[in-house]
Amino acid sequence: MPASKTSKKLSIRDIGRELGISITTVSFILNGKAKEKRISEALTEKVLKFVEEVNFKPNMMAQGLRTGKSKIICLMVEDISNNLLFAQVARLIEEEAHNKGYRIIYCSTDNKKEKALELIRLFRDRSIDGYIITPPEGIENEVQSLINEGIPVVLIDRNLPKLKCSHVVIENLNSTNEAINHLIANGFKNIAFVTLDSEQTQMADRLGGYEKALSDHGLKPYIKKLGFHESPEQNIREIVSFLGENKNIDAVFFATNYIGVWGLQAIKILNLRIPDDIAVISFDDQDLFKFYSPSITVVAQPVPDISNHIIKLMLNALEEKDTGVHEIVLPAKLIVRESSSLKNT
Amino acid sequence: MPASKTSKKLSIRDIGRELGISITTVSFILNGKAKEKRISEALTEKVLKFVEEVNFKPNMMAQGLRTGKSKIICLMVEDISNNLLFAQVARLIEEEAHNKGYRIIYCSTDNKKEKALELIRLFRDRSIDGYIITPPEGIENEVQSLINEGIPVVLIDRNLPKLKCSHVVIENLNSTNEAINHLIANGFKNIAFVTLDSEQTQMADRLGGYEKALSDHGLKPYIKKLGFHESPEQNIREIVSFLGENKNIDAVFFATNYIGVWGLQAIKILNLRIPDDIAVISFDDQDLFKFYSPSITVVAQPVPDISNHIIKLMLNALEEKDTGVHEIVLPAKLIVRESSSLKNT
DNA sequence: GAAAAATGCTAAATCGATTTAGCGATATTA
DNA sequence: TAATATCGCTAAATCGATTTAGCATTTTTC
Repeated sequence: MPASKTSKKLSIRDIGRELGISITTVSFILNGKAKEKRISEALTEKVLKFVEEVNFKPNMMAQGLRTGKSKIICLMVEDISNNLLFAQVARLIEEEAHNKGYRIIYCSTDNKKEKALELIRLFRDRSIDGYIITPPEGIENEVQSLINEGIPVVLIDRNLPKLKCSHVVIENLNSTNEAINHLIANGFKNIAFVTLDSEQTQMADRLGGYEKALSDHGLKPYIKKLGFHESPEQNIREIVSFLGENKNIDAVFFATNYIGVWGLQAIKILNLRIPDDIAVISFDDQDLFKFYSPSITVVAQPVPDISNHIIKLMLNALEEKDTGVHEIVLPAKLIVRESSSLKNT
Repeated sequence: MPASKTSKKLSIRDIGRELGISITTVSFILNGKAKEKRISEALTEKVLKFVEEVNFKPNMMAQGLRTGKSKIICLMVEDISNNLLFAQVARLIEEEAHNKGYRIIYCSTDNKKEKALELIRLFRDRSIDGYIITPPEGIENEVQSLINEGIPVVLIDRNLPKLKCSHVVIENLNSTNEAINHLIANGFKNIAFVTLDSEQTQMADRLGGYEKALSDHGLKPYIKKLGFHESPEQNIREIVSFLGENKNIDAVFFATNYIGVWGLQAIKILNLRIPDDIAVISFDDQDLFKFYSPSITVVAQPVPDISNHIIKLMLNALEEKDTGVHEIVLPAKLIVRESSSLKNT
């Protein structure tokens, strides 16, 4: 096929002129209102055929100006590059959005309240039809004001409990609980939990699952909280000293994938063998955990399922098929690998 | 701060009415044309102050309709989730784009010609100001027609040599050549090259760098080409049989990061020790290679540098500061790790 | 056969900005 | 002092769609 001619862009007006009809009629037909507006079938078909022939595409700016809708969804994540989870979600929601005529812009908050507020302010009043957000703590008011304006918001990965807002999260408490119970069942007794210094729901729930398992079995907790905004090097050092100071720890749960990566480095530095010296489980699956020696047991999130729910909630809200508040909680899956195998006692 | 009042959105007309001046004046001032249009300083300041006070933001749809510019850049990559490289680029170009008032939509081609054409057709005539593309083979005509329409295009990761089009790539030939020479210098003699069945420039150049090194040293090439659209499992099987059938191979270069991951699995399946039985180098760095046992030598791309060039080229073209064709070729870096250490002869 | 209803279509207002052409008042020039 | 230039600002057209209100015809109703 040759490169298309650099003809001027067609407008609905051109279509009308060519066919000798009004732009109103063309508009009605293109918007599927032919029946409703009693346009004859003959004309309807003629117009559709012509539009197809000349490959006319309505100008989105004009449509947007008139209707107030941009057909743009904002995907606001912690960091699209830092956590494969978010890139995967981005990939999976993309196609469905395009199918429905929506485009997706992305931005990264770095999990910072200020950055998130800045971004919401940057985009609000700029005709974004809907927001998919991994909310940092403290942006409740801004999110609420989006909701107040009738703009669909879907929170993902974590929730803002003070708000009545649709969200898609996983069973953080249960899945972590299951993972810790698996360690306990395998004979580990001094189980540490390395997490972030964060009150976000997903982190709080994971900690809750850990604490429940320990108290159910009368075990002593070892909890280490890291700073999200510290450098990886600093956090690795923190894990090294934590594990170094608590030499009786025989298993450790890392509450996110990147903490898991830091943790593995710390364990390497300490020259500990997995699982003989220390058993390991991490949240979130990724290649590194699959192929590490030994392979690492993980709590894996059902990414395709999560993504489907996200985009379905968003599209239903945008098309006003279902604007209700939905709280989707999906199960996560413990994938047992070598790093948590039965302890020799 | 309380949630903002759900007041109606302000328009330039409201500003004019409030201040008792025409919308023309407001528009001139907001567009920085106050001087040029001889608006008095007093009025200019008054307007700017008021606009700031009421937090007025012009309607992008209206602006877009009038100016024909959407302030949207399309980032079209192979797969935003499959290759961390692309997610990292996405992250790094995002901020700079926002600073200049641009938003970024993304889409994934799966490296398929048809998908890419479909996406370009989906977005063209939909007011996208510029395209950043990792082009699959065979979309030359479509890209050319974008260029013909004066829409800025920056190709990344690979080039379309038939086109005069700005691009940002790395020194694939030299860097691969250096990596192979490193293997040769370390005593490896039967060096295999596992790549894709693809004519794309980056893959061709990597192969070229391999072939040059081998012919420079009079060594015999062992080349295996995999199908990009085969399943990982199938490709792993392919590598297993390839290495199995050529038992004299003592080193292998994997031409992309995901091939590297497949390759490591194949080597595990074959129960070969790295580097004693087989030395390994992969293109592209990532956690898995850093922390693998043994750690994997890689050719690392300078991602921040790449991203800076991409967004700078794009913004300069969009702002018509520099609409010329620029061919940026950046050096990649060989990071020597355990997997390619000196062969004991 | 006249009034009412249905049919098939359109004129014109509107969304909110940008931009061209130009108006009245004052200042400068000759 | 009359012609011209400058100053400071504005009216109105325009971008390309959607949508309300309504206009001729034709058909139905009684």
